Amino acid sequence: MARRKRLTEQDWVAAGYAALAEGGVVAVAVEPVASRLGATKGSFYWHFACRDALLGACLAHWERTDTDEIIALVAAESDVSTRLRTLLTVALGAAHRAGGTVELALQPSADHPLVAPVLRRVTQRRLDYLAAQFRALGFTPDEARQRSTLAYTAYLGHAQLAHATPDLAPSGPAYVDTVVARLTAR
Amino acid sequence: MARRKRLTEQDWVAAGYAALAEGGVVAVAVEPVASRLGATKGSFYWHFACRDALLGACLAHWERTDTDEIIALVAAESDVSTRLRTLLTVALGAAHRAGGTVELALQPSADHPLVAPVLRRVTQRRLDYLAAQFRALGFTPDEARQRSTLAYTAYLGHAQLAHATPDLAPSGPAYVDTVVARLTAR
DNA sequence: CGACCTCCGTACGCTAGCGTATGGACGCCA
DNA sequence: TGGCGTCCATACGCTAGCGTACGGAGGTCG
Repeated sequence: MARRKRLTEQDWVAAGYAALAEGGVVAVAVEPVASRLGATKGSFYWHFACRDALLGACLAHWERTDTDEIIALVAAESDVSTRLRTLLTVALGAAHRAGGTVELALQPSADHPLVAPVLRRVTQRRLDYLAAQFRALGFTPDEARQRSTLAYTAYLGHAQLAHATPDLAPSGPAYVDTVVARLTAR
Repeated sequence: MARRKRLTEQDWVAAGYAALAEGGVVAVAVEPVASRLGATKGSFYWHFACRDALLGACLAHWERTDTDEIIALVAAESDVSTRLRTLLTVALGAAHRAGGTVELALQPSADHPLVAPVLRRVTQRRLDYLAAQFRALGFTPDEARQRSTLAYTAYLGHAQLAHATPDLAPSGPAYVDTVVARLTAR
């Protein structure tokens, strides 16, 4: 960790994001993140006004990478069925990614003034996108909304299981098959 | 909060449990909980050796009330189908209860030495009980395990939604019907 | 009534983290 | 080479929380 390079704002966001994934909002603390980079507070307060500025940047980074990019990735697929399957494969296999962990790390701070709006936008966006897939499969809007909610809660719960008790969490294409089958059956 | 009564260990556990549900493991702090009771640290350290002792007692309380008692409640029902429906109704309607919130509050501290074993026991116990229900419905052990996992992740995810973005979370018997239908369909 | 035991408040030292002030190292450019 | 702007380390005060020491209040029982 004996860095001698000059640090950029990006470096701080990356380190803060890692801390966020590991220890939640409370872990996005100036001095711990600084030592993670082999730097001190002196460097931090040159790049950021305060601790909340870093937290906000980390949340923005999460919102960008963990929703927009995933949707963009999946949207490249033309067929609806395989699009849904790809989405679930990525989502249910994302346990080891940082994103799924951040989701959980934000929970105890869901009412935090910086966290709440981000969490709401992300959830809304994902649910809308999922519902659109189910409508494209021929389900009524109501039915699509119910099934997409079930799909999303299954994703959230799986991330939670995979993080808290990895050995009890399902994995592999077999489980994805089950979930897809349950969600798309008439 | 101007209490003048003598406090018992139970009082401290109850207050600590409330703090745990609201702010997670980090909120189970001696002085904040003390002021919640209108008392001071002097009282606390009479009843408990250290902060971790309170945290452990709160976790034990959660494990007892939020798994054993629920299972006992549901097990009174003789019919398998209605037992499963009752279970899901309680679970999916439990957003406002403290228990579902504690579940989430433990996530960022899932690797905490006091939290991890409790979390594992609770998860294992619930999954086992769920799987037994699906087997009783006539599913093969493998199928039962897959469906119970889906059921449990749906519960976890729903609790997460209900806590973080309540307006986006489904509620009411209609959603329970959907979930039961998806889970029990052949 | 007095001795004792239970329970609790106050005061203290210690650590971690926030934010500020200040000086210095380093690169760039004339 | 000297000057200047950029980036960072050090030192400081402040607050919150942990754990300890000690004294005192209030019941209880002989």
